[in-house]
Amino acid sequence: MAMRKKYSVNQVARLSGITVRALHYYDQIGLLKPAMRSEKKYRYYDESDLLRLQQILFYRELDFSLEQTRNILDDSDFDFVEALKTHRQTLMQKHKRINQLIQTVDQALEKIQGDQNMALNDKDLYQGFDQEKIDRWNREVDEKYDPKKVAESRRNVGKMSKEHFNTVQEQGERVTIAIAENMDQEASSPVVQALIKDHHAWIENFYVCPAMMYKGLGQMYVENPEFTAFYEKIKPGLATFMCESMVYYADNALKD
Amino acid sequence: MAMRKKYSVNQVARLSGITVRALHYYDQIGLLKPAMRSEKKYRYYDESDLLRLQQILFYRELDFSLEQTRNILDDSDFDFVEALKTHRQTLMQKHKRINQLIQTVDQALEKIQGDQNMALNDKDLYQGFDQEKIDRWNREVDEKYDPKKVAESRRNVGKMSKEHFNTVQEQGERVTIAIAENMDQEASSPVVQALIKDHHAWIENFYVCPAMMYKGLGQMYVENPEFTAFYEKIKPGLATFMCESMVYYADNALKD
DNA sequence: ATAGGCTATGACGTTGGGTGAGGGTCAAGT
DNA sequence: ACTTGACCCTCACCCAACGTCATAGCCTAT
Repeated sequence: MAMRKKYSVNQVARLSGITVRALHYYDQIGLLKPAMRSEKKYRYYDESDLLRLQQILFYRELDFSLEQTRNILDDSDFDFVEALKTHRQTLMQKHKRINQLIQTVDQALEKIQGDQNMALNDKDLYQGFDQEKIDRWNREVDEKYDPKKVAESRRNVGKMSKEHFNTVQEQGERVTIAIAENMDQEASSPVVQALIKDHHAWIENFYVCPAMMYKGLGQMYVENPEFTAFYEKIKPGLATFMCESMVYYADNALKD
Repeated sequence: MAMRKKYSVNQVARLSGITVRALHYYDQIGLLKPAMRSEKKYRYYDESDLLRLQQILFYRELDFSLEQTRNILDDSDFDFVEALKTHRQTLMQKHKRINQLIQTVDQALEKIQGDQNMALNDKDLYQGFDQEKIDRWNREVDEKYDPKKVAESRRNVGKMSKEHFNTVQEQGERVTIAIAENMDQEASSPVVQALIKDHHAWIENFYVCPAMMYKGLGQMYVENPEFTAFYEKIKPGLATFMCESMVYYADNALKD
């Protein structure tokens, strides 16, 4: 009987490109146990181990977890095709999500870099808002907020061109009024949700506002008296209604 | 002097959509420390904390690590635009990689599902290979390898149509010979690397073979006498040359 | 015999929290 | 005043997939 070829950890590591530690770990979790152990506990792998390792590496390459891999390899009844298909779906979702993230980043960059030709001052910026509230807000900001953050947000906001801002402001008013006019509908109705989408887009003129943040904003509409007052003044119940609609919208967006 | 609004952990959690534990954690790592602590160690957040949390959530949404986020928020000199740009690059790389993974999965599915009309038998499959070696290989497989795995790989290989296999076999020969004819070039030269790319594609007709696995295969060409003999017979030094070229190719592919 | 290169196990670190355990606090209702 | 229930605190261990020592044993060559 011929001697089987034996491979030490180091040899297997060099062959496969993974580390010795990884081999130890795979052994430990029962994913790849060496065919043999010397009396001094040295691990020795044979060709069938190498074959299995190739398969492990294949699944690892595809971002399967080690446990999934073990299930696939150890269970002969495991539906390989089905596993690949669901895995494909997961990958597609990730793909989509990353795509969205890139778009969000792009929007952020655009907003920061574009429209720098004509900076705004505070008066322009808050034009149309209740003056007393603005003063109070500014005072609070000056007194309480970290100077760094104030400078930063002022920088960002100050970089919008005046013209852009005016039309933007109009848009916001139109959207808000349209929402108020549709308060008889369900918050989840297509009409309202479409308007909320516009509202979200409008908000993003000021700062980048991913779904999660938008949800938080919606909740602030009812929790924060300043906001509540602003919207209640337009129409009673509008603050609550907007909150509800925004949260619904954000949750849907987050589900993907 | 007016009392500042205070928010308990629970309130902040509900407002922001993250868990209380996460807030504890953010406190612990110094990412978001509450404005105030009661004498009983209760955390109380104020509006500026909420503002910071919104920013944190924004960066989290974009898959920044918490440490990166902290750096961005705490360092006023931090180049925000630059950070976004590099982050965009990272996202693009991930995007690309996931795309590749999806393609690999698709290839695997295609290979498993397609071409089932005409299955091959062993003779067809190994046609053109040295018969003695085949017998030995089969014996070894039968004796030593896990029946599960044997069944699986046989299933996979058996599903290629005969016609497909014939042309595939020709392709493989052409590529191998072309590589042998270019052994005077560097393994890293464009010519050789292009051929290796063909070779990789050819290999993938038999089994899905991501870069890491391809590298392993390349190393097997010099470590495993069966392989070495096969290639040395075509041209002395070819085994080593192919190994070198394949490893170089795989390493480049792995770098992305 | 000694140096070097290999091997083993064990334990702790990483990220971003989850999930309790065990105990203190607060506000409302009775 | 007391109880109840909801809230708060701080440990402290858990996940994946290893990396990184530390400490000690093994093997081989000169």
